[in-house]
Amino acid sequence: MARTITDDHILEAALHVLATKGYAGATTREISAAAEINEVTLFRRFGNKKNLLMAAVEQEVENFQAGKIEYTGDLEGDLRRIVQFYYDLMRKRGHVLSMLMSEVPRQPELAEVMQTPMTIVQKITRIIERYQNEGALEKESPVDAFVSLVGPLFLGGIINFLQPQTLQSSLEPDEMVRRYLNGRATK
Amino acid sequence: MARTITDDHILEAALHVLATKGYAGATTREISAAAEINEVTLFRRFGNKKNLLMAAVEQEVENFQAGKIEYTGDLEGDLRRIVQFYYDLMRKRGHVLSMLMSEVPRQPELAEVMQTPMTIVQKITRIIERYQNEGALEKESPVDAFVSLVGPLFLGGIINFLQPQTLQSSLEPDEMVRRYLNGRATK
DNA sequence: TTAGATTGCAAGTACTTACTTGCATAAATT
DNA sequence: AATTTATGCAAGTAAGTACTTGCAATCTAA
Repeated sequence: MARTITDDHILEAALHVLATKGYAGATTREISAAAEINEVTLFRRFGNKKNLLMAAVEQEVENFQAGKIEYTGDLEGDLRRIVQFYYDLMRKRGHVLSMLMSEVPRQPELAEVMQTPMTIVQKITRIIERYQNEGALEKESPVDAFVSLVGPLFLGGIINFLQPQTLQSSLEPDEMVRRYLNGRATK
Repeated sequence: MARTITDDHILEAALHVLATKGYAGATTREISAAAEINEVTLFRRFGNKKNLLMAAVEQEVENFQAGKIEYTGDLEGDLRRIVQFYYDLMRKRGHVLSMLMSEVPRQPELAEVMQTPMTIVQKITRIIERYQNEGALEKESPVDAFVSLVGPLFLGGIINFLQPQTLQSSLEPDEMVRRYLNGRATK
């Protein structure tokens, strides 16, 4: 018979368990339960746990597409699109992102997979550098300029995750760009 | 005989293994090896793995002391001390911090321990709020103002950890405060 | 020096994990 | 209708885990 269970279905379940339980905590038993299939099917399809998890992460990372991000000459608009990209990413895949960032050092094979997201970072730093060279942005390390732009989103996401009650971050892309360019001191 | 092995010595080893391998990966065998003691000693002292790891984290978190941080009326100076505090924290305990942030959701008992660091955050947001009310800082959610101030340090630390070769963040507290207040647009 | 407490060592228990094997069943292809 | 192929189920293996127990060696305080 042809396959009645799609790889996508399995990988989706695997990624979900991986994001919530971490690499070590993502047991094949739990993944099979989440996908509502037999545990043996996982091994027949993917061979071993490592292959399965890597396939799940690879598929997910492919979707981190920063299509709209490029140099247009409109500094504020470009920055807004960059921030909006990471804003959406944190909303939709925040738990995957933070899982990746904490697991990569322990799971060397994940490092390869991270190259795709890192390509996006490099692309953005090049855009920032161009605006610096034009004189629209103050000169500084482009990597520093990048983490200054989107770093708040990451910490905000983590804090919201840790303390859903009292402390809540509610950053808005437009405001972020405005303050990134003009600062917070009253004039 | 009195103890020849101090609790401190054990907790130090436990924290190191915990920070590098994560909660699940921090096996009692590995901790005992790192402390160069017998595995049984761990259980005789701390009862079980959970108690041991919690004690290690608690002791570490006690040291997150933000003594110098308070309202002085000097906005730039206060911001500098806040940034410097997290700058040092990332340098010295960055791996512990990122381990904590990723493990807390999975290990509910860690949530209690996180209250100490969160107290510091609350203290800082109150200082920021006061400067906002004075009119020295633009009004915005104090939590957002906080994550905007120190968020770049966290993302920078993570990126440096993930990609030690190409992309490197080298933020400096003084510059961070300057740009936090005045922005990056050329005037 | 003696007595009590602390440690190391060897062995073992109960549990979980990744992964395998054999067989029966069900579904799609031919 | 017959054959191929994917799946479920039951059972089992080997390894690692947290944790326990008993005993002998060792060190400190008295």
